Amino acid sequence: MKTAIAKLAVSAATYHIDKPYTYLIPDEMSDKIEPGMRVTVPFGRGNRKCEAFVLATGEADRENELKAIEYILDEEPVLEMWQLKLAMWIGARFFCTVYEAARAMLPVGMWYKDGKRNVGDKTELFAQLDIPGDEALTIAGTIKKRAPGKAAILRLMAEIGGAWVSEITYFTGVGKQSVTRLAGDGYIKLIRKEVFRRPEINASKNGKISALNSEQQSVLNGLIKQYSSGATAALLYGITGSGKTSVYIKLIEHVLSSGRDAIVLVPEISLTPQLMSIFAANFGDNIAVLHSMLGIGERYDEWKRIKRGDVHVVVGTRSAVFAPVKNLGLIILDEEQEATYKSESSPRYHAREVAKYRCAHSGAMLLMGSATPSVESMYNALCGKYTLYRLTQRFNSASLPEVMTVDMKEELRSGNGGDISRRLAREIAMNIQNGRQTILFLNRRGANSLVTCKSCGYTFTCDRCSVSLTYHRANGRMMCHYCGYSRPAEDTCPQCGSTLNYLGSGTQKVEEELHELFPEATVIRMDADTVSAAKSHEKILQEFKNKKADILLGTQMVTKGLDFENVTLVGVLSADRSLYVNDYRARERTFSMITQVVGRAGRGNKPGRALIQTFTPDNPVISLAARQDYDAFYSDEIILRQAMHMPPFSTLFTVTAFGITEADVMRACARVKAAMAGYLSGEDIKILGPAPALVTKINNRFRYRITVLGADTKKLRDTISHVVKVASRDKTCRGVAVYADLDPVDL
DNA sequence: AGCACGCCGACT
DNA sequence: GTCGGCGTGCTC
Repeated sequence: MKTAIAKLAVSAATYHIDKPYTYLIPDEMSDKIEPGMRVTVPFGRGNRKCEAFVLATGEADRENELKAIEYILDEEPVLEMWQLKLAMWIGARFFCTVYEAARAMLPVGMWYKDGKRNVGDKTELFAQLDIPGDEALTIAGTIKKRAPGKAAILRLMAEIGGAWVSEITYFTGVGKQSVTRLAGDGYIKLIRKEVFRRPEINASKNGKISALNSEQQSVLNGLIKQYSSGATAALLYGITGSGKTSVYIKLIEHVLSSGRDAIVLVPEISLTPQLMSIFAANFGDNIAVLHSMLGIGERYDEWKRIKRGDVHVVVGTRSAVFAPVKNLGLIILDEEQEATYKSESSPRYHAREVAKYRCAHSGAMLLMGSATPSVESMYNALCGKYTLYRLTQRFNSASLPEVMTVDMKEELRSGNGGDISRRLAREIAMNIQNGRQTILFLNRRGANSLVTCKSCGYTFTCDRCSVSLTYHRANGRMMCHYCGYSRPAEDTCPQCGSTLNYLGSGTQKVEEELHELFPEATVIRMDADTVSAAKSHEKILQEFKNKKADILLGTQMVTKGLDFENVTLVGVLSADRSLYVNDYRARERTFSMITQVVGRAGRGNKPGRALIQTFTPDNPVISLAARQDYDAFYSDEIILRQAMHMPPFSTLFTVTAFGITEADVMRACARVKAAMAGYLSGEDIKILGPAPALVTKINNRFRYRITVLGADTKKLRDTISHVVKVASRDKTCRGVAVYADLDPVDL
């Protein structure tokens, strides 16, 4: 006797017990249930009710005592076959459960459908004429005197046939009850129809892309040729202001004309309002947007429009890589080096990796674009894994800004202990006098944990890892976050003997300094504090654009996509602060940040200037960023990476343990390391740590971490997965949770 | 992680 | 005697 069974990805299954669970399909469900639907099932000893995705259905010999599926939650599959397969791939690659991965592919709105927080489909009344149009006009004539309102509605309906009730009342000025009465008369009928909530995008008026310059055109020709010849990946390296967006738009137009769909991924939608409006101007209603600033209902509706095939271009942040377009032809990953493409909570996927997977499986093209490509992507391009395209000319032949560096050690020696050098102050004053605007970028990455000598620029580094040590107030020591090396903190600089500086400055402090220096000038501050309060990011920028202020002072937010004609001066404060954090990507990130912010100056026809303030002007990363010399930066960096066995010459995995008791957490890490070393003895693999994670204590829980560097083999991934599973069963480290990650952004 | 089962001490 | 402490093991 055969019975119908289903393989499920169950929500209650944690990582270490995750696998497809087999459940019985009750007879009455057997013709309804399909892979990709969600169901509820009893799970565990207590048979607690939980959700699950149907991965597959089938038949089996009467299995011994299987539990049965309780309810089916969907009328039709919410995930397609390729998405279920992708979920399994993500589970294996990014160390999470299949359920977690599958869940990430659906808009949040899907999860509250039959709870109190019902999102569901938004419906409204739609009115349709139920009699011939000319008859309606006749009736309108006869009732005109008695019921002018009803007559007006009939005339409108005769003209257009059908309309939303809300539209009818709006255009005729007649109350809703007249519409219902007409329905009662039998002249019109009312239908409950689904409406779509659409997020607003302001299409920019001059955003329509017309002609490309010759360089852009030849890049486009190459991309089109590559697109036509089949699936592959390409890297578009175009300096700031070279017009990558124009190339994207033209390429998407080509993809659409070939009958396929495109997904455009951007690092953060709020940082790229200008890009968004250009897309809206070029594709109008044919785009859907997916990002975190949308309401739940909006997100859900955009997702449905995509799923139905109503739109063929999707623009969105990280999770938009899962957008269920019908016939994928192209994924564009703009600013591909950005850390926001990596998810920092489970499922810890990288949008670039998922995009690669999707493209490879649907014969689509992956185009990564950047002014400062990540070292691993450029490496892949130079090895021939991606085709490399370059845009070297600034649009409208605008010249790159003239860049100067100011040595802040000198500044300090000559008595200026502030954050604004006298040179920068002079430049700002001149700019204000000329009615021009200034952007000041305060680099806050790395914050205050870095120990530097203000007079000689000395920083403490780890001899074994060549990364900087960070100061830990908890134990008064400086520690390396890769290998765990530590030494006591010192008061004086070992190089020059002067007092060490353990603190940095914030935007508020700089703002005060600016007010003292330029009492007349208006300053707009843009950081997490000012943006989250009442004023949105966009509003602040709009104010600045309308020349309501002389100076825009901000953090990371000011580095992206701003395009203001009147900005002719950019100042980078504390350029090196992000350089000496203990992360192998610190140099790359600092270079990218400085290059981008410097590119903000002189975007119009007025020439721009940029001034970089640094304590270590001789650091090649600073001087190369000042020269905007990516190629030189890359060739330096790739040598370093190779010497340190860092990516792309190896793959970096981490295993993190966290819990209340520090000793238990450290013990768990030590056991993980020992187990791993046992399994992998003889392999060419480096296991570092245990070392404190970047943010060592969150919510009173200590976090320690093992770092593994090696070739990305199945054996290594399986071993990591295995040790994580074993560790979470370990009775000697109760209260300690363990998870693994692939190349996390913040160590 | 969450839940039941079971084997110990404290208490009506 | 029995109520409840948490240590142990399993999850279709």
